[in-house]
Amino acid sequence: MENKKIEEKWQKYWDEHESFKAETGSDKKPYYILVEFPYPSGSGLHVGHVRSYTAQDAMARMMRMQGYNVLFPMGFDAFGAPAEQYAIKNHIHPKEAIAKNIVTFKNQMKTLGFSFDWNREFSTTDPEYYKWTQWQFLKFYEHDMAYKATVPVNWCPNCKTVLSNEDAAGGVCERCGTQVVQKEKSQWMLRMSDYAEDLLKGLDDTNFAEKVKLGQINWIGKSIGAEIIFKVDGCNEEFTVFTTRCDTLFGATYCVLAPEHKLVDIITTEEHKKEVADYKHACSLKNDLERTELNKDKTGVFTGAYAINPVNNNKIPIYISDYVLASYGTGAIMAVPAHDERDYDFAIKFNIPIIQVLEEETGKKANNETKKNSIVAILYDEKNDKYLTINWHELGGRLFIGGTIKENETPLECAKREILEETGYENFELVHELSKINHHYYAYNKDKYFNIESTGFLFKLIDNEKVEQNLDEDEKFDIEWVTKEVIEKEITDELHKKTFEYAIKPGAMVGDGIHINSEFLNGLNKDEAIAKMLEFLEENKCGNKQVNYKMRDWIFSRQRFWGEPIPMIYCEKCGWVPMDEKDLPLLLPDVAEYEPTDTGESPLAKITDWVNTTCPKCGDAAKRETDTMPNWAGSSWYFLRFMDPHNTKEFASMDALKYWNKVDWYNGGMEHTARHLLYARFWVQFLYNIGLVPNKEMIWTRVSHGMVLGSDNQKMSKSKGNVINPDDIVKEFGADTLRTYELFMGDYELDCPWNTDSLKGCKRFLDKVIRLKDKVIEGNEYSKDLETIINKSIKKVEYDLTHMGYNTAISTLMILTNKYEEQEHITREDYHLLLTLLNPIAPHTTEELNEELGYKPLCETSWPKYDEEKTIDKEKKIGVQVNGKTRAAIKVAIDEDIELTKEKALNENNVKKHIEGKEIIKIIVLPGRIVNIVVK
RNA sequence: GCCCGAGUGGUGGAAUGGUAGACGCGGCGGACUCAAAAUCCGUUGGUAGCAAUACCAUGUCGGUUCAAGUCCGACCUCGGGCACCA
Repeated sequence: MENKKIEEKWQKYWDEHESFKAETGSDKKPYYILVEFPYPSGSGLHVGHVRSYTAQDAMARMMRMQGYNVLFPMGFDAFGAPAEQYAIKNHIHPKEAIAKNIVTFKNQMKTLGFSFDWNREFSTTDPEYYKWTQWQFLKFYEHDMAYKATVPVNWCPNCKTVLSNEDAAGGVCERCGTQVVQKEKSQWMLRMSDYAEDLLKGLDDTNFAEKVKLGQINWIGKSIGAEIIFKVDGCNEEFTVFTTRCDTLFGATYCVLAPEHKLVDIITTEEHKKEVADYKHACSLKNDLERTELNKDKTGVFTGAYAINPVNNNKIPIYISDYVLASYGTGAIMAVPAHDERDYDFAIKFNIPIIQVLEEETGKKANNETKKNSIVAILYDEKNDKYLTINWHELGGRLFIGGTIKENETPLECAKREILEETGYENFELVHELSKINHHYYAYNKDKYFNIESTGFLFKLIDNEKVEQNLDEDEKFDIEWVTKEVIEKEITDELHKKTFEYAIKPGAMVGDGIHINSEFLNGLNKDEAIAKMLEFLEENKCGNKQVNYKMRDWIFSRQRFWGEPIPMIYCEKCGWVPMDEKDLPLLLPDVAEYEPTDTGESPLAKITDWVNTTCPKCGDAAKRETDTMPNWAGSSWYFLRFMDPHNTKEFASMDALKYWNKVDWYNGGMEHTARHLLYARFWVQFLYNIGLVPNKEMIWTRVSHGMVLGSDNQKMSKSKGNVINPDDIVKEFGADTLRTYELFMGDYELDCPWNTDSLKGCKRFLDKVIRLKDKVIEGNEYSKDLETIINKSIKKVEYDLTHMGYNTAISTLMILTNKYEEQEHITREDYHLLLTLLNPIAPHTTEELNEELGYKPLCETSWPKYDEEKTIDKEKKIGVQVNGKTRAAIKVAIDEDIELTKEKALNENNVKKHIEGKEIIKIIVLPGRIVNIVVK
């Protein structure tokens, strides 16, 4: 068969017969399958697009045959930076470049036979479409969901342009490599953070894959905690901090304000003014990346002011540091170095006291415990990189030096005394005192349960001078210097193990434990203490429970040309005035220059004819907003437009929206499951709240696919030279071969490398299917011998095509084909069945063969039904195990008597061999599945 | 650092807790051919053995179970996302 001719023939047929047209309002059950629309770049369709489009296409084709009214649309997401860059370089209007690319994309999609309903196609750059994007922006504005705010942006001083975070990756301008700085700019914002809780709750009304839900949850970043008010000592000021660990308030030893915090200049004392000003200035020069990635080392300065800890009235110093972000929480924190890593680092660097208020708990709690205080001392010999241990042999294994604190003795004195007594070493110095641990244990020699508060110490050996050990008779142990590895292997006591962990990696204890040094919280664990502290704060009016979200408002302005113009007008007299709805769309002007201006404004700012207008409110001269919308805007509601794409009165009618109800199945890349999906859900929820869409969530299932990698297992890229062009493959092997291979290559949800050899195997498979036609004889029923495998295959393919098991659907069809091949003859109906099942995957070849057979086109026939009874094998080979090891296989009939199966199993020679001379304890028989004989 | 995901033959990958390696690629041997391509037949996890078969084998180490690639715990490696979010 000649691929090209057949492919074109059927593509033409589908086009002319509008075979895939979705009918809004049809009586058939609607089903909406959506695959992310592409950005029509100059390089054409990627084999990755082909994989996901083919997968959804197969599903759509099958479901149509099953009688669904399937909406499977396609369009183009064509605003954005690449087209603009291309325009700047070549002085072509992006509109023209995009139009050309769309033609290429569409042709490519057609040659692959995707069953999109092309009647519904649009591009986000069509004025008929972006008119409604602008209209929706006006709705946001009308409902006070859009506002102007001054926010810092990435600024390249060389290019004089604002950069997106992506373009400023690594802190340098992507284009010229200049250091990016932060600059304040007035931007349009959408109040997305108001929707944080609804976006979180809404997930319950979706069927998103679990990992997708998690991505959304993480992005929203809800944290429950408390706000606590700190008064500033000696003046009337106060500030509020946010914390998730109000239980550690007794351990707060300082506070930090973000450098941008309003109070900083007010509370800074005279002698610290210069230092603080200098620090603030230095921070303003840093961009986000320097403040985070490049600069984990803590910096900061003291303001000279003190805050009052509301729980104990302690005076604690107030610092400013850029590790506290102005944009999260209240822009101020209480610092608890003992129980927060960042605070710990800062406290160590600035020599601020560390107060432990939580003890980690080890061992098992028991009743009737006797309390005592003790120490664990670790002595380290730097020269030999070894630690001093005591080997109690069978009496207690290997431990460090330990002991009980005597009356009138500090823990440190106790530790020093124990080292001297037990080992004789006398010259050593303290390195660290470690966090206290609350340990439970049972002492066999005393038959008593103990609960001890253990203080750990790390000492460094100075020299080997020793005195005579002062030992009791019954103390039988050896003193041994050992390496870290030996300790990790041989010290099993929980307390000593934990102490060693603290010793080699000092830091904050951030886990749960038992509160100490915390008055009314002492003895409580973390959750209990949080609850109790919240009570205290509220009673004393110095704090309350508070929820915070990482998600911020959406910065909606771009200083770009190629985007939807924001339909707002600035009037000196009236301020920001929205455009009149009837004047939409506000078209992008035709110009020849797309370079941003020197001031970082959009290129639109230079087009005075366009910018200058009149105020819709007072009629005076006014200016248009020259910023445009982000790329995310158009893609936040395109799936709604597909439901009613030609509506000129509304973005989509409520009737159409209600008919289709939701996107039933939405497939896209993992990279879009966080942001795009969140923006789209936010947009929809807003439309729902103002009564314009029927559901709060308009997307039911969201799934994602893996990437198609180059044959070198690397992401395909021109520079790596590993790019596969789908056109070449179609030309050489045919569209159906490419389609089959892309689905067969591997697990659809995982990345998979390209392999042209494997592709050839798929061609072989299709050729085999074609050759089968020579075996066809008359017959309107399935061959008797093939009934079971046919029914099984229908069931399996049907399941797999709706559960992303595309590769196993194809392997099922390969097995069926191989089975057919073994036959002398197959009936016309056998063959028709195979062609029907294969049709969603390889539509051209199967349509052609089907036509030769004399049937009406497959796209107009219905999906075969299977008979559950006939999917079950009458006879099956099952394994026989002895003690879980497979020793033989037997054939069993369906519904065979268990006793008979047992007998057969026991009669197998190899089974006999393995049970010979042994006692049979039991025989497990799962009919039709397994026999396991347990012997002793 | 945190959150996901993944580790199975030479290779892409299959396996509702039940004969691990389906299906495909590649390899090897053979048929057809003057030859090649295409096609067909056989074989193909490792070790030992003529064979029957035995042992080993799903990243590592433990555990649960009659039975673990699959469930639980600890860890290692790779990929992705987030990253001073208090």
